[in-house]
Amino acid sequence: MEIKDVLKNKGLKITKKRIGILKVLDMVEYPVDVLEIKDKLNDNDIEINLSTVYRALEDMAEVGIVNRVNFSSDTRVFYELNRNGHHHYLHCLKCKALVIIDGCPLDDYQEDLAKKTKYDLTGHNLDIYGYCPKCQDKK
Amino acid sequence: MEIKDVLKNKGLKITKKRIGILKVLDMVEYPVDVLEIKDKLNDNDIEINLSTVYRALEDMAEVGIVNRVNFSSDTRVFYELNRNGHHHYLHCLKCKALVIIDGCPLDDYQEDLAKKTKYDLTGHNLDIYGYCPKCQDKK
DNA sequence: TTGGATGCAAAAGTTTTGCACGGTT
DNA sequence: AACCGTGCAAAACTTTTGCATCCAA
Repeated sequence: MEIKDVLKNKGLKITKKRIGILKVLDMVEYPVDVLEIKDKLNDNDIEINLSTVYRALEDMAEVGIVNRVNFSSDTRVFYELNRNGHHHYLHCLKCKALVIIDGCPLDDYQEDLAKKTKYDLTGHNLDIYGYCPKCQDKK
Repeated sequence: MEIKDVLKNKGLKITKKRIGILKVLDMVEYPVDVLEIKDKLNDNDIEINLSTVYRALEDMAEVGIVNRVNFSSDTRVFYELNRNGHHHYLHCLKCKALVIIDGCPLDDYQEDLAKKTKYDLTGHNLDIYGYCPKCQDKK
């Protein structure tokens, strides 16, 4: 099974909770926060403690299985699966809708930057915000 | 005086605390969090409550005097002056050093995106991270 | 004078931690 | 068996809020 291999390959123990978390992340197509993960697992009769969610995600972020995602209008940390071909989101400040942006405008840029600066650049977080067509009037 | 005009132009009252906050933001050349602003003001014998710092920055962000800045490795919100010609930061996950990146790789991109998506895009937050030359060994 | 700004204290929201116990390898 | 993962409870940290008072316009 694939999910188990993801964990094994990174040297993390295979547990029901971690598999559950990864399944949730695989199902949803937007970044989720710890509480939403806990709730979704609870809905499927998997009890899990918030600390466990935090720790599991932190561990998985460490080894690159998941990415932390920030939105400048929200103080929480969100997580998403680190799929190949990463992407970013457009988000509406009013209705909070998220739209995936196809392709990343920064891939080449980041590589150039790494060469120029001698940094080992491991990733980036981009958050583009504004008002969606429906919300432009009622700002 | 310039700082006062910035507030006046945006319809915000001119107060000692707000001027103090703006002076701090003008002095430092990196994004700061509320606590650092409070401490810096205290160092200059200006007493200010944390709530006031939060509220002032929120108000000033609202009208575009300052920008909120997020770093994916930190849960706090940082603020910087909204100077013309905005920029982004490269930050080291190990030593936390920040380096300003000249120019923004997203200006044109954001404009295109706005046209394509019919969104009214008001801004973006970009955070590029990795390891600086000095920290690459001791990851 | 009037409405917005501030201080204070309390609460809410988010994340981290220590320790005992349980489950994977 | 050894070590890592998990639950629980508590604490730490960050941000927000209500209300009384103060201050700029």
